[in-house]
Order: sequence, then C-alpha cells, then structure tokens
Amino acid sequence: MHSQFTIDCVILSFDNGTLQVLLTERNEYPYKDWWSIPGYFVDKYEEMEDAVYRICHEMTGLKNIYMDQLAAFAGVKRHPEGRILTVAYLAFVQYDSIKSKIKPVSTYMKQAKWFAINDLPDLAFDHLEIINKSLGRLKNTISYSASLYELLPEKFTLTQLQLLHEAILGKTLDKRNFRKKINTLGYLKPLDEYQKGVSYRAAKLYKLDKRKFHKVIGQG
Amino acid sequence: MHSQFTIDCVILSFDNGTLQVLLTERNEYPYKDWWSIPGYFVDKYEEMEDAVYRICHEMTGLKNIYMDQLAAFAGVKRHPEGRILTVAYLAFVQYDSIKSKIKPVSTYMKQAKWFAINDLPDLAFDHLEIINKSLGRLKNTISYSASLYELLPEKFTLTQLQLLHEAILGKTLDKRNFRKKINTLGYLKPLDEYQKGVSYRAAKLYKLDKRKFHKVIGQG
DNA sequence: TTTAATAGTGTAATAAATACACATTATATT
DNA sequence: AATATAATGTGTATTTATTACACTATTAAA
Repeated sequence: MHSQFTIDCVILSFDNGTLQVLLTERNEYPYKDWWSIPGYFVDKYEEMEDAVYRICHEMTGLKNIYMDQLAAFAGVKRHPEGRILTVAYLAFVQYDSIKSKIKPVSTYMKQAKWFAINDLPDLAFDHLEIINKSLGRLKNTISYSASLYELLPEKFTLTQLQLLHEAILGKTLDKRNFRKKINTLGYLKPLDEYQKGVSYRAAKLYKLDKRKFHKVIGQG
Repeated sequence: MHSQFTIDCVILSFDNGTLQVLLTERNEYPYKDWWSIPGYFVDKYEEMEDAVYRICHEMTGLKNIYMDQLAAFAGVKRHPEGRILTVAYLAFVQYDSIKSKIKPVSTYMKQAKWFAINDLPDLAFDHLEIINKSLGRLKNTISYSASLYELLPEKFTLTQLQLLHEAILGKTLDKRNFRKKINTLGYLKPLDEYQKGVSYRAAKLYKLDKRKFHKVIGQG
C-alpha cells in the first residue's frame, strides 16, 4: 500500500536556444513505457523537502538541486488507480553540467532524457498541465531575476542570457537595450575570458556576482 | 476514516486600515476550541475546486468566493493524528458585504470571526505559517492589480485604495504620486457620488471599470 | 465663525524604457 | 593574401515613469 501522495519534479534547463525539460520513461504501471516528469510516492514519515531530493535522485541520478513548490494537483481522474494528489516542484539546472549524470538510480524509471519544451512526447497523467503551469510561473516570476542563472552555465555570454530571456518571455528583445538593462542591474561580472570553438568573433564571458546579486535583491 | 487530505482557506479582507483574516473556532478534536483558518477534509470523489467552495461555505456560511491555490503543506508533525497534507487556498472578500453572512453551517466550527492580521490569537496546526505565506503572496503579486479590488467595497475612495496598498506593502505612499499612478492605469471610473456620514469633506467615490481593466491587463 | 479633519491638486528633476544602425573581430574559404 | 561569413559590441535621442515636495478647498461639528 502506497502512502497518501506523490511528488513530481519539473526540472527545466536551457540549451540550443530552447527551454528543455527532463522526462523519465516509466517502467511500471500505470502508464508503463510513457514519458513523465520524474516523481514518486512520499514516504509516510518523510518531509516533503526531503522527499523531493530523494525522488529526484532516484528517478534521474541528479543530486543537490534546489526546488520550489509549484502547486498541488489532485484531479479525481488524474490517476487511473484512484485520486492521488501530487505536489509538483520546480527546479532549474545547468544543461551542460548535468548531461552525463542523468541516469535513474531506481528501476522505476527506464531512462531520463531532455526534451525541448515545444517538442514534447505524449505525457503520463496530467504532466503536461504541470509543465505548462511551470512555464507560467517562470514567465511571471523570474525575468531579470535570480534563479534564472541556474539555467545557464557558470560562465555565459550576454547573447546566451538574452536568448534565455527571449525563450522565457516568448518574444525577441533589442540587443542594445537588453545589455543596458543588464548593466544597470550591476551584478554580472565580466571575465577576462572568451567563448571558444566558434567560427566567428568570440564573445566575452560573464558570471553572476552572487555577492552583488544578494545586495541588489535584498533591497528590492 | 477520513479521506487523504484537507483544504484550508485563507480568507482575507480589509477594514479599518488593516488586513483582516477570517478565523473559525474549532468544535472538534484535535485543537478543539482553538482558532483556525476554515478547512476540512476533501471527499474521496470531489474535485478540489468543488471542495474549496463546499468547505468554505460549511465552515463560514460564505458562498461564491473566488479562491486561488496558495500551496500544499504537509509537515510530518503538522497534525497530531499523523501527517495530513493540506492544500491552502487564498480568497479576498469585501468586508462590509459579508459581515452579516458569516456563520458556520456545519457544527464542526463554533463560530467564524474576523481578526486583524497583526493581532491574531494562537492558531491550530501550522495555520500561522499558512497565513504568513498568504501575505507574502499578496505582497508579491497584486499591488496595482486585479483581485485587490475584491478587498474593497464596490464603491471606494482613493484614500481607501491607498490605505489598502499601504497595508499590503507595509509602507506609506505619497498621495499625489499614488493618484497619478492610479490615473495612468486608467481603469478606475469616477462616480458622481460622494462618501457619506463623515464629519469632514466627503471624498469622491470610484469603482473598478472591469471592461477597461481587462483590456489593460490583457496586454500586460 | 472658528476649528478640525480630510480631500484634492501641479511641477520640476531624475531615472528608466524604447527605438534605431553600423563598425569590429575571428574564423573559414578561395 | 584576400574575401566572405557570422556574430560581437557599441551610443544617442525620445518618450515614459518615478520621485520629491506643500498648499488650498470643503465639510461638519463645536
């Protein structure tokens, strides 16, 4: 007999100019062989915060990811075996730093794989609804803000940052105005390093200055 | 045997320059005789949206209130009879239009009563945490926005509106600048009516022009 | 008629957002 | 060596929004 409720994790990343979501291929009924966002039952005496990390690790191999609660979903018909409430969490991770580590630890999932957000397979349960809600949250709460930088490599170009904003907001931005804005925020540190392996002028790399970031954010 | 989870409702209002929350006095164990936000168990085959309205009505006598999901709370120790997850919802209502209707329908609660948000009694379960989370949500998402107007009477003065903003933001605002801002938004309709029963110059009344509001909001 | 209490109003200064186009640089190709 | 390609990096003028700031007008009550 399973416990009362499950946790499901929307794990987003950014690559190739597109938002990516990490899906797992189920190895158990219901929805065996379907793609789903990683999730599982919470243990009886387990705090949700602990469960999120455990489940995320077991289903994808990923560890130490910061997750925020998104919402609870409890549609009567969402689960074919009876109404099971799930609490969805949302996390942002850097695509490159994580690619090699993705592999389920448990046998409950067959594999874990990134999918571009606008090219998703059919999904188990109400997981498409959960993903859509995540995208809404992303759009409303984090443009020009904190956790955004979890989606980029540690060192990134301003063009990458702009593409990320564009992907989230669903519209193009003016390059000069974007850079001006970024500058006034004042918490990006330019490095003495440049992009490598491109067949055109290499762009300067930047990283988030966390010290300054927290100063700026602490105020408003 | 109760179903898997509960719903709790944070019902906020505004009166006397202060945010108010509707609490119910429990008539059952655990926490018998304690004040709590109204809530109860969701039925096995009941959609959450339906349960919210049913529970809110049974516990407070209020009907037809629009509620937004706030978050799920599931601390292992939050409920003395074992971990019970609750999904908290948040609603805004007009203080005056509702005062007389507040009276529990079920006997599960003894009475329902408004409390000023900064003068709360001890609360059952983790309900203080839930209320605090509501206030954070209110602050982050609705200044100069929609559901705010649910907290005011249909016809209100600009000073009332300003006091509401100040209560939510926890700081004072400049009267002229506030009115200028409100004006540029353009969805408040001035009426040919004035405040009554005050012993000083009566203020003009305004109401929300929902048509214009949706136009403005629809864009950004 | 005076007092008390709140309503209602404008301007100047600063900061932020927008619109808009071209020279620069690194690599690859011939 | 010269050229083509593809993306980087930069400035100014205009409009819009935000901030700071103080007095007169109106009403009811004393």
